[in-house]
Amino acid sequence: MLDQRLVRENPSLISRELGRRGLHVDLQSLQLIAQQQKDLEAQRSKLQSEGNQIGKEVGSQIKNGLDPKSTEIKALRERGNEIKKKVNLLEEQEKEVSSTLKQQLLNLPNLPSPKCPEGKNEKDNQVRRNWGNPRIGNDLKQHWEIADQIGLFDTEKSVKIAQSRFVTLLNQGARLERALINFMLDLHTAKGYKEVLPPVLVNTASLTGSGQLPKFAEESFKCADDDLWLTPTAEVPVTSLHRDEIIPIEKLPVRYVAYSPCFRREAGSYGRDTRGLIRLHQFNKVELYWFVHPDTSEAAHEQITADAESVLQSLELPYRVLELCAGDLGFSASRTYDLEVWLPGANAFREISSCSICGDFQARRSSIRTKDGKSTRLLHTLNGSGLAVGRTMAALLENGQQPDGTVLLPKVLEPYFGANHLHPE
RNA sequence: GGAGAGGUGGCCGAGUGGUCGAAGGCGCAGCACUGGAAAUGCUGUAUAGGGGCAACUCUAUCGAGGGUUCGAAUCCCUCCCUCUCCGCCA
Repeated sequence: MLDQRLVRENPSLISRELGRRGLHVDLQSLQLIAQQQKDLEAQRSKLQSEGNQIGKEVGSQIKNGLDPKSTEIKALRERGNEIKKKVNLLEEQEKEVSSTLKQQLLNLPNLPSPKCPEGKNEKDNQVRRNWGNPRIGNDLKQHWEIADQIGLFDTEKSVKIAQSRFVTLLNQGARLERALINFMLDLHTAKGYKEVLPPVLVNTASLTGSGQLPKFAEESFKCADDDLWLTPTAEVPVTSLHRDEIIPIEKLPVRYVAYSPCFRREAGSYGRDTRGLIRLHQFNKVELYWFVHPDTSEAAHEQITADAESVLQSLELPYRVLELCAGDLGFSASRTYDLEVWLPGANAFREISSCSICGDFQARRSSIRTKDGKSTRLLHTLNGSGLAVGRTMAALLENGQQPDGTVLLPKVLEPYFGANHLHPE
């Protein structure tokens, strides 16, 4: 959420910065509402102050032995009633104005960082660096073809159990998924991340706090009879881990690594990536999340990205780092690095991690602050996938495929998986 | 699902209509004492919004919302949540 004060005092800045996202909003009317809200509040509190005085006066007069039925006190009471009526009226108006304001603010995305490059869409994203040597060849298979041969998962059975866009992992596939989750968690906890296994059903407040609601309700699965949703990413519960809290400055940065299944409706992506492990309604992800002091968030962004990259490096998977342009940023992000892994079968890079700095955007929505000496201020939050597990498996299959139908696995997985390759059953 | 108890500051806990943002304690910070520390003593210690250069000041907040009243943590109504016991259950 954006700062109301900024809306009042510098709407043209907001206008300009949201424009970089390709969003054109009428900031003038919003500013008017914000100003109105402030004015109403000032008026109301002045009246309330007067009313409080009268209340005190009556109290002390009665204490001093004045008859409660005396004309003096009657007059004060009448005055008090008058004020109350006015206050009620103002409160009504104020409530309306501030709920409109809040509604509008909750629907506005974060401002892009000054460092975020200009651009309209994904075509304008910039490659920052490459790692590893992409494997290229004509006879390389796509991951679902390899998986089929080996018998790693069954999509038809998943339709019977649930719907399309679900996967049921079997045998070596199930074991590999489990191995990857454990490997990633171990890698990050060894760096000092605190491990979290959060609830995957989250309430409306949590989804609002991290930015998924109110705008993206149609992207999440909702429980019919409860105020609960299936979490689209562990970022949601982890943000709310500290909602309405003040984290002492000496405890920062607080770094979490959270494994969770993730659920997304993928509304509007019919026909895209219908095969394999790339786009599913349910997938596993290991998420990195930092709560940091505002002054250190930029360095933290580089570090969280490096930590996500370290997974790909350990798994010997070639990738590139993309910086998203302003027009392609997610709702809560002010700056984002995407990691794209090389898929030799698809002959393309695919997103496998997204590392974003959200500034105080989520912290304001979730009211997460730090105490810096005497003053409390909003802290900054960052998140990054470390990594999306299903896509990691797809990358391992395509990159490790051998002519004989087996798949070689990276050395680091052997202790977790119990073998250095996959083989047809 | 049935029965009961309860939601007060960072924590514990008092407070049933009047100057209560809230006693007391714990914790924390500063000062004093000390060679240093412990103990002790004193002082301070919520958040948000508005006004002021500042000292400071106004408003709101005792789970949430509404009501009664000149005045509500305290009385009334509605809702939410937590805990305990029983039942069911991985």
